[in-house]
Amino acid sequence: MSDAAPPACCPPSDDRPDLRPIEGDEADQELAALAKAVGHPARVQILRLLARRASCVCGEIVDELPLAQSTVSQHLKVLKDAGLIRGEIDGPRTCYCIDNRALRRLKALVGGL
Amino acid sequence: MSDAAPPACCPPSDDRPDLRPIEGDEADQELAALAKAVGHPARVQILRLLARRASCVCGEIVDELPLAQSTVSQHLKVLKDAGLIRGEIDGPRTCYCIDNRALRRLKALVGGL
DNA sequence: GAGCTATATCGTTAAAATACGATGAGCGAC
DNA sequence: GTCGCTCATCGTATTTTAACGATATAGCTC
Repeated sequence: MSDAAPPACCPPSDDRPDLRPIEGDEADQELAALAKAVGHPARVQILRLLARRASCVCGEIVDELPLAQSTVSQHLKVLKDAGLIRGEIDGPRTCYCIDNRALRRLKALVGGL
Repeated sequence: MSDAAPPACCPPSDDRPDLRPIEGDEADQELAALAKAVGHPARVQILRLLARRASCVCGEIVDELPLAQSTVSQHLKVLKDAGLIRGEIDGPRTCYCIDNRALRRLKALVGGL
């Protein structure tokens, strides 16, 4: 149909309120895990890239970073395992986007320090 | 003089506005470094401890954590190297406190994601 | 001074992170 | 079907982190 169908891979951000506590043992673990995922320049760059292009990009990330494809893939996996991004297979490529719920959670946890 | 002189080790928080940019290459590096420092449960706990007792505690941190003294000292060093806390020698012990300027910076950087 | 306390640093070990190239799996085009 | 493209995973080497006990340093108290 359309010549440039938007992948529409990234579901709308989840706006349900997050009721989890912002302190305590579990929150500590969570904050540490999220912060650890952000704790690498390449991953910060990836997050910024994904934030800028609201829609998801895929291997374009590789072009933007001075790293090998496999390394970028690893960083994407770290971010995905932490829940900060989500990936959806879109035909031959994969489309990543920020998980706004997790990002909000991170902001809340850091804000609570 | 006084019998319980407050250590007064932690200087008042620096309230000057932070004019550094919140995005860009340097900000990325900075955010990654700060996040990396926060990216361990023990260090999150330490930050929380220091935040709760506005005044600085010292080796009490060791008592609160299930880690050896030398390990705690290492974590304190990581936080200090990242600029998130400051340590001041107070007689025979060392007094740590949160560097509010750095913490504010971290919050700003995370908020900018 | 000697002795005690509190903390930092050293040396070591084990585990995890980072990076890469090579390989494999999935999908579209032909 | 085969080819080509995109991406994930594997295998590996190097570096860094994390933990500990042991040791050194610095400052009180006597």
